[in-house]
Amino acid sequence: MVTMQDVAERAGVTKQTVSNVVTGRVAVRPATEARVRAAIAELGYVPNLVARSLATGSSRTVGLFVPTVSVPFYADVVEEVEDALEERGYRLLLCTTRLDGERARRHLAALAGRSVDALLIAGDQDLTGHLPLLADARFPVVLCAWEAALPAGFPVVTVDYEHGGHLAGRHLRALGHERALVLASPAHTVRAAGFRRAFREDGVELPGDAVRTAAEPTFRGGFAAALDALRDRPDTTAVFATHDVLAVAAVEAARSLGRVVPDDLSVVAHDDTPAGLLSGTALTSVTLPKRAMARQAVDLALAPARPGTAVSRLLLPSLTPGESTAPAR
Amino acid sequence: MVTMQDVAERAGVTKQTVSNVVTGRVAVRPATEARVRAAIAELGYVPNLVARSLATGSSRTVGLFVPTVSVPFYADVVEEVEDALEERGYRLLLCTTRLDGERARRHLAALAGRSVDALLIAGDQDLTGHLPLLADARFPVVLCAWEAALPAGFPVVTVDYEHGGHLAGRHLRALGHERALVLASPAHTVRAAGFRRAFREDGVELPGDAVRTAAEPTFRGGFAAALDALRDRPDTTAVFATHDVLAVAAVEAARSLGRVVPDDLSVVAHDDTPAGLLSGTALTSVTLPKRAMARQAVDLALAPARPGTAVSRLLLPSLTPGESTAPAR
DNA sequence: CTGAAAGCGCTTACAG
DNA sequence: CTGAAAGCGCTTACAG
Repeated sequence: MVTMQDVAERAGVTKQTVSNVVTGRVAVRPATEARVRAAIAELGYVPNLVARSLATGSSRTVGLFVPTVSVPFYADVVEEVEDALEERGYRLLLCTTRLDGERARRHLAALAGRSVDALLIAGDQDLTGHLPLLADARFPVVLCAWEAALPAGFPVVTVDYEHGGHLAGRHLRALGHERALVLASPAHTVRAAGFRRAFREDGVELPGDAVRTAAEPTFRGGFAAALDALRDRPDTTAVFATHDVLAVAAVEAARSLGRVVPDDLSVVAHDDTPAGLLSGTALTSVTLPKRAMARQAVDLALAPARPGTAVSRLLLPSLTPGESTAPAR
Repeated sequence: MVTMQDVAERAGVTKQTVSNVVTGRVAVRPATEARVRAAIAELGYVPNLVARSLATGSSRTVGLFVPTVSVPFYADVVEEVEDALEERGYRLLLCTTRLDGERARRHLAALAGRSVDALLIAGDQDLTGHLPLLADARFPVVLCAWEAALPAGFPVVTVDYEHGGHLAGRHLRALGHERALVLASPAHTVRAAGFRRAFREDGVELPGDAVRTAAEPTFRGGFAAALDALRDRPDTTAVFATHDVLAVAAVEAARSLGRVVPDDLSVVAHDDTPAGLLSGTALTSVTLPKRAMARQAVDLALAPARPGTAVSRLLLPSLTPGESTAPAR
C-alpha cells in the first residue's frame, strides 16, 4: 500500500507538503505541486480515509435510521438523504430498524465510537428505552419525517401532516363534496384530524365514523375497509386515503362496486410515491417535500447548533391535482 | 472524550490490558477484568472504532451499490444484505447509482482509501469505464443479482434467470397452455428465452412475436403493451410477465378487456415483491432466493478467495403457486 | 497473565 | 511556501 510518505519521497518533499496538496488547505508553490501530483499519479496514491478520520476526528459519514426501505416513501427519503450527503461530501451508513427496538439498539451501539458524524432518524419509531443512549450520543441526532409522538429534546425536520390533511379536505370542499370518508392507517390520526378540520371550518361536521381505520395499511386491508365503508354509506362522494396503497385500494373497491372514479367517487391520496402509478390513474394527492426535508435535516445534523439557529422545522406539504377528483354532483 | 488510557489509569493497569478485555483476544485474570469492566462502566468508555480500524486495517464496513431502492426487488436485496452484514458484525454503506455511470464513479472514488472492507454491486449496471478502477480496488468486489452482460474477472452470486423463465413456461405447459405471450422489460431477454425453451422442449414453438417488450417497465408501459398484445392475439390463454409491475398491468389490461384472471387468462409473474400485493390477487410467481443470494455474496466478499473456493455461484429460483393461473380450457 | 514499545497513515500547529 | 515534531486512539508482536 502506497502512503503519503512514499509520495513525498518520490516527489522530493516531506509528507506534509503532500498533505497540503491533497487537502488544498495550504497553498503550495505550483512547481512543487506539479511534482507532487505527478508522484501521486505515478504511484496510484489514494489517501487513507481512516487515518484522516482519526487525525481530524470526522468520519465524513452520516447514519440514517429508517423503518424499512420497502415502503416507497422511505425509499425516496433514503435517496434524497443520500443525494444531500453526497453533495456535501459525506457517505451514508444505512440502518433499517424494521420497527424493532432491539435492532435499533444494536445499530445504535454499532454507531457509537465515532463511526458517524451525525445520525438522522426518519419515521415514527419507538425510541423509548433508547432515549438515554441517544441523549449522550457523541454526535448530533436529528429526527426527520415524524408525524406524532415526538420525543422531546431533539431537533426535528418534518412535515405538517395536519396541514396535509387540511389541504385534502379543502380541495374536496372546493369541489362541493359533503359526504366524505377518510380511509386511514392506524398511525395517521393527525392527517385525518386535519381533514376533519377543513370540513368543519367550511361548515360541515363529519360524523364520528367518517374515519375508517384499515386494520392493516396494505392493499388487502384497505380494500376490505373501503368496501365496508362504501356499502355502509353508499351516498359517499369522496374519500381521503392517508396512504398511497390505501388510495389504490379505495379506487379498486369503488370499481368493484360499479362506481367510476372520479365521476361517481373522488379520491385524494397522500404522497405521490411510485405505488400510485399502479392504479393506472394519476391520483390527486397531498405531496410531501421530501427533498427539502432531507436537505434541511442533513444541514441541521451537520451544522452544529448555534444560538439563533432554528432547531426544528415544520415544512408545508402541497396538493397535486390528478385525475381522481371531480366536482360533486 | 474518554480513551482507553483513561480506563487503564482508573483500573490501575496499562491500556493494552484494557484492549485485551475489550477485544477478548487475550485472556485476562478475572479479578483484573472485573476492575477494567468497572472502570469502563464508570467512565462510560466507548472504543474509538476509527482508531481500531487504522490499527487493524479493517473498517468493518461493506459498501453496496444498487441501481435504486425504489424498486421493491432492490429494496429487499438491501435489507437482506444488511441483515447478513449485521450478523457478521459489519455495517452497510449504501450507494444508489440510479444507473448513472458518473454517480457510480463518484461513489467508487469515495469508497477508495480503505473506507470499506468489500464492495457488493447488485443489479445489472454499466460498469464500462469503471472496470480498471474496480480491478485494482484495494478491496474485494463481488457482483450480485446480475442477469446479463457480466463483466469478466469478478466473483458473482446471482440467480439462474433463464431457469426462472423455464419454470414459468413449464408451469403453464403443465396446465395445458399453448398460446402464450411474454410481457417483458427490455432488460429481461434471458427470462423470456428460458420461457420459450420450456415450450419448445414440450413440443410448442412460440412465434417470434410472442415476446412483447414494454417500452417502459412501468404500469403504464406494461398496460399499453399488454392491451396491444391481447387485442392482437385474442386467443392467448397465458401471459408470463418478467416483472411484477408488468404482471399487475397484464391483469388489469385483461380485466379491461372483460377477461377474468385466471379463468380466461393465466398470468405468471416474476419475483413476488410487495408490489404484487397491489393487484388484489396473489400472483403465481417465479421466486428469487434473495436471502441466500445476499448471504452468499456477503460471505464471498468477506472471506478472501482461496484456491478451491467457489468464486461464482448461480442460485436456483423456484415457482410459487398463486391464484392467477389455472388450467387452459 | 501483564507491561513497554512501535506503528497504523494521516493532520495540525509551530518554526523557519 | 516548506520542514520537523507531536498526536489522533487504538492493536500487535515481544518480553517478562
